[in-house]
Amino acid sequence: MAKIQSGKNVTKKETIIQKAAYLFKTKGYSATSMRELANTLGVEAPSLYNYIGSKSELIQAICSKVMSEFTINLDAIENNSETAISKLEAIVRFHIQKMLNNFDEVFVANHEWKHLKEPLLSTFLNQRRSYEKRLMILIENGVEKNEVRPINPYVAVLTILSAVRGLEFWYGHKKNVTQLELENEMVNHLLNGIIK
Amino acid sequence: MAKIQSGKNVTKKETIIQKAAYLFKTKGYSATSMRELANTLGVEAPSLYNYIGSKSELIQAICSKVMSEFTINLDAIENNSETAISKLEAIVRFHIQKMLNNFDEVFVANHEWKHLKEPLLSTFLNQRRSYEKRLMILIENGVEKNEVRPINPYVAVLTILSAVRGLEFWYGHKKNVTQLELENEMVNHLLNGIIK
DNA sequence: CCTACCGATCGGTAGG
DNA sequence: CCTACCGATCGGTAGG
Repeated sequence: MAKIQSGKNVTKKETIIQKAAYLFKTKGYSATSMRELANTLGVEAPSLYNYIGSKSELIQAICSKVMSEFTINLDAIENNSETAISKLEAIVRFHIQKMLNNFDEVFVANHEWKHLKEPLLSTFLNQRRSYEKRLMILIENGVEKNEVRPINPYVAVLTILSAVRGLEFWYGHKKNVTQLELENEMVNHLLNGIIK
Repeated sequence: MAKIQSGKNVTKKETIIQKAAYLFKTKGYSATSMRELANTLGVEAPSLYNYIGSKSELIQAICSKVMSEFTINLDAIENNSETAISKLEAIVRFHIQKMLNNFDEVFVANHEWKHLKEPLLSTFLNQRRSYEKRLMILIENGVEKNEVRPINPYVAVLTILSAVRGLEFWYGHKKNVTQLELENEMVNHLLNGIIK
């Protein structure tokens, strides 16, 4: 009779979610079976249902956790930083750090959200749209205060978020660049461009 | 007895692949069943197998088509453009155009390649790495010729490709910006930055 | 192009 | 935490 291992301060449910994030990232949500998840944890599939309600609940937990972490960070940055550029820089750095430190979960939230069931799918998309909207306002403020060139705020937000998200290709790469250098390079590129 | 509709110059197999690209984009490869694909085309599932060999063949066709189109374009740009910056600009514009004009296929190649079977998975990943490598060399040349600030070529390639790929969020959006304006904004952002 | 059907696998439940 | 098992659905084949 095997048992699900879980460290201190981590419930078995959280352990299951963690493993699920890894598998969803690697194989995709639909291609990951509950049997495979169970075997990875060293138990039989039905045993999982003592801790969780359904497969769908797993991706739901992952997506809403990631979303709330980004939102909470944005709350803090909006209040603490001074210039629009310094706020943008702080946001880019947070995205990079989150991407590298919580890779599986962020990846799954980015790629597999479409498998959320209503009404959670709508909630997720609304939160994401609201997050983008707040970034747009931040850029608009920068333009007004003459810190930022007169650009289309939506295109700029899209460009920045997408570039940062692209670190999923970086992850696992041979690193002749430290995380700090990576942050600096990317912040620099997105804010200053590359033309000499 | 229904029939698969296909226009002139388009085989039924191509029609099937097109619809498959739409469904794979919308629901993901694993969550798309051959029955659903068949019904979308107005036939029963077994009828598809008169034109294709397997479900796997569909995603294979999509991914390899997209990959070869990008490679062919890069061949042309490497030979025709002059400065490193003008080459980069042409590449960014091509990516944007491809993304907007062949959205389903490009999206699927970007998101669902992991469901390719070996040895095609390896082939795909090798081609992608080779494409990135060529872009890195292009940037390195730009640095040498003093056109481009001394940046890490890989981070720059990652930033540019990821930003452009993020147009998948743009697609279908209400467009108070034309495609040309979008191209110009994004090229400008990625090459010149946003700081005034 | 269809009907009929295959073995495999899915998410999940019953009951202990 | 397990065994035993459910109905549903999967990709694909046989045969016409």
